Amino acid sequence: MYFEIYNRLLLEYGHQNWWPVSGKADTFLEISIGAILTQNTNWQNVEKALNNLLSQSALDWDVLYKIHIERLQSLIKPAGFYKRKAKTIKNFVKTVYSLNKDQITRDLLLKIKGIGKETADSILLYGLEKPFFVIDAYTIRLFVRLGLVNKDIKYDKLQHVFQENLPEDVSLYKEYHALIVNHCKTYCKKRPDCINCPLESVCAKNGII
DNA sequence: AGCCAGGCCAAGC
DNA sequence: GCTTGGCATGGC
Repeated sequence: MYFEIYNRLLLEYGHQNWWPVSGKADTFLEISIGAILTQNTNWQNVEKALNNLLSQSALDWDVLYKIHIERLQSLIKPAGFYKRKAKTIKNFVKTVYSLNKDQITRDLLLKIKGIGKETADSILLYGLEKPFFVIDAYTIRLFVRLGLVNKDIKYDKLQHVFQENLPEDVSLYKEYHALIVNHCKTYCKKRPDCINCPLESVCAKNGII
């Protein structure tokens, strides 16, 4: 069922080619900073913040390592929660700066204050090409409505369900998460538009009526 | 003009 | 352990 849903979404929306990056900065850094900035935040606002950093040549390990926290705050302000996120970015850069990529584990990322499971897994999957399935609010909403999981399911449990029911494939994990986000923005919104939904025939419509 | 967006943490039961 | 409140901007 999990693979079938993937196939249906892929047929409907095509390849998403995530994670979006500018190509003007270190890709791993840009993905990581984007993952922090997008916590509970619209991607459009994240792009403004990333563009501020890029235009000041601040999307850079050395610059971020040395930048004053007040300046970092002002550059990322459009992304919201900017004081907290500025601290998180500083924590992240200080911790990861001098490490080789193969030293960056999930446990290491989760010890960084301000980085939780979704952010860690996004960095691991999209930034480091490691097979960690990303769970977010969209994923839970969609799969609860489909009737496949309980609404109080825990992050690690749901991640395990996905990883047990899919081949371990980084490209598949990347694409599937991106498709879920697209689908939840298009049809399975907070107030869902079920008309013409490509998953209608396999949906239990839990919580809709 | 309110509601929402690709969470996380600290505090209080 | 689980629930709740705070964090903040900008688009629709």
